[in-house]
Amino acid sequence: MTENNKPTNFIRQIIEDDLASGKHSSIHTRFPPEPNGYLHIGHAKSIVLNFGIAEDYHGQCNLRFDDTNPHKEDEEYVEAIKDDVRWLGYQWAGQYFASDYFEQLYGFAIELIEKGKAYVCDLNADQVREFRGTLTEPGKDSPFRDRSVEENLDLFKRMRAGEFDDGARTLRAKIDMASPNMNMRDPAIYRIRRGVVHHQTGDAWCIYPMYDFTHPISDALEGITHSLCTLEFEDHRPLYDWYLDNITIPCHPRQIEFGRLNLEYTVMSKRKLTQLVTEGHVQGWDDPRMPTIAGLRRRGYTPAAIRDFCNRIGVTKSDGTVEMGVLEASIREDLDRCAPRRMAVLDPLRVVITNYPEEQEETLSGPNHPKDESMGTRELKFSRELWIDRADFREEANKKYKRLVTGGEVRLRNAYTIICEKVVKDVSGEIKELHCTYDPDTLGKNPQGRKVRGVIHWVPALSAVPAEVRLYDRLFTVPAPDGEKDKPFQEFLNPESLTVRQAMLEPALADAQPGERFQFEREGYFCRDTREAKAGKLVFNRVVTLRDSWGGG
RNA sequence: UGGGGCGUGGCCAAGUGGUUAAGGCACCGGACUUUGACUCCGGCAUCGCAGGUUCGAAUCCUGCCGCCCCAGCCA
Repeated sequence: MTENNKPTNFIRQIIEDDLASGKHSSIHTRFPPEPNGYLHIGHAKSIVLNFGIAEDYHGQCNLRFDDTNPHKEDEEYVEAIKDDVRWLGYQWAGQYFASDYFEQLYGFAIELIEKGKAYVCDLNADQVREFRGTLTEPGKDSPFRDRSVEENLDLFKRMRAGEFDDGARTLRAKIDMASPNMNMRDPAIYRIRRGVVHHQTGDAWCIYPMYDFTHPISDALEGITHSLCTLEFEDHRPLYDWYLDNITIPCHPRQIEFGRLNLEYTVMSKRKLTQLVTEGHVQGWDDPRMPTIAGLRRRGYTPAAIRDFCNRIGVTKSDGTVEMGVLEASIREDLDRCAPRRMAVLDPLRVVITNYPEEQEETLSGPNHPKDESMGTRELKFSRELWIDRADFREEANKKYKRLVTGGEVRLRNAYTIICEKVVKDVSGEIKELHCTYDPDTLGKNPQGRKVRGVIHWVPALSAVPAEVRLYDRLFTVPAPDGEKDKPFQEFLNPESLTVRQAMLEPALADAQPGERFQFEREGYFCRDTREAKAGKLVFNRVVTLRDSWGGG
């Protein structure tokens, strides 16, 4: 519902104003990830923002890899990122790498040097830090700040030629060592990185431009009109503008910052997500408990639900933390509409219908969707022995309990009503099976004289399909696992984030396709696991439970 | 103690001097129901605090308070 209406937020307002005033006649945005890890739901917010704006205002959105730090990056990630963006449903106008611009970037650096606005500095990292000053004290000028243009040009060319060691020199912008904005205290433009192989440019370069220098120029080169980034770059905007104002380039995009997405009961930083994987707390980047796009995808989330979620949470400059409930509501809404209904018993308890003939089996039918006849029906086999869920039976219970109790009657979903006559236990006292009788006259109609309130789901013992079902709960036990300063976030890992069940499924589920989603009635939405399917295993992941307004008791 | 931001119900978020302060999620009632689902009805805020300007302020001004970001040759 939210998806059909265009969202409104302060960035879209700026864009509409720019369009109305004629400042721009068309809009061009970009999504600029660094290929150093997998995308997560926070990136989805940025993707939906950037691509959504391009779509709604008939503009374009580029995909650009911010690959200026070969140390951390890898081709593996660029492929994964492209996959995720495509899966989310977007098509980029142009695909670029910041490294595509290395030669031009070098040229602009030369221009800055020639204008006396950049210099080669021989201070090492520690010295630079000392000279930078602190938040409350101004910095001091580098002793190399006043080198001649000729010397700077010569040194910079030799940096490129590989004559100096890593860290020996940097090219720096000559701005203001006393600026209250730390980013303006002669920031580095180029650093030396010899011997690393860049995933795109190989060994063509041994000096690499910094993000702050690269980003505005890349944006300008691509004709980006609005450069959207997260709040922590607010302080970088003066520098973004300074670079564009001090080189010869005909385009000056406007940087606009918005608040990052924070989600309760999970972590979002790349470092922490990496730790979850490498420390073995989850089984990989696509573990269904991960907030990564790959994880959500494998879990069974739909692209539409994620897009809807991103639109629901909005875009502002305030930083808040969104409840999981919003994400869950998005996927429930989508899946309620389109997921076929099936029955699956997660904790099987045998039921014998004692008045049902031993050799008989009949074929019933159940609608694939209670409100959408066009989705058709599927066959259900009914016979003497069935499985129901242990949680759907109690020897005794109060009237709030609407399921099966000793001597009580319930409706078997899509079938007959049954009455529990006898509970059979083993020596240890555990319930082994239930003996029930059914009322043959209750198929598709209510029994006369009684009203049966409860409905439970079931599966025929004869033809049930065994399968592994994985139930997921929140990864952490607290809303903000990384909120505690003195405790590592791992301490809040939820030991019960994954529960495995050996379940019995209705036969129709035997040929579920990998990635196919269903509603297991009264249980939740489930998706056949894609990874395990490759090994031929029938495994289902619980995407999300059904909403449950029952107190529990 | 420097600079940059933010502060509307439990969470997110509209609102841009005159509205009964949108909407979503959550929650609480109730209706319906062969999913304790879905759907449907109804309930649920005076806008961080304190002053001021104004006929009138969440929206303007002042002063407080709280939270976030910044001292990588990371992005």
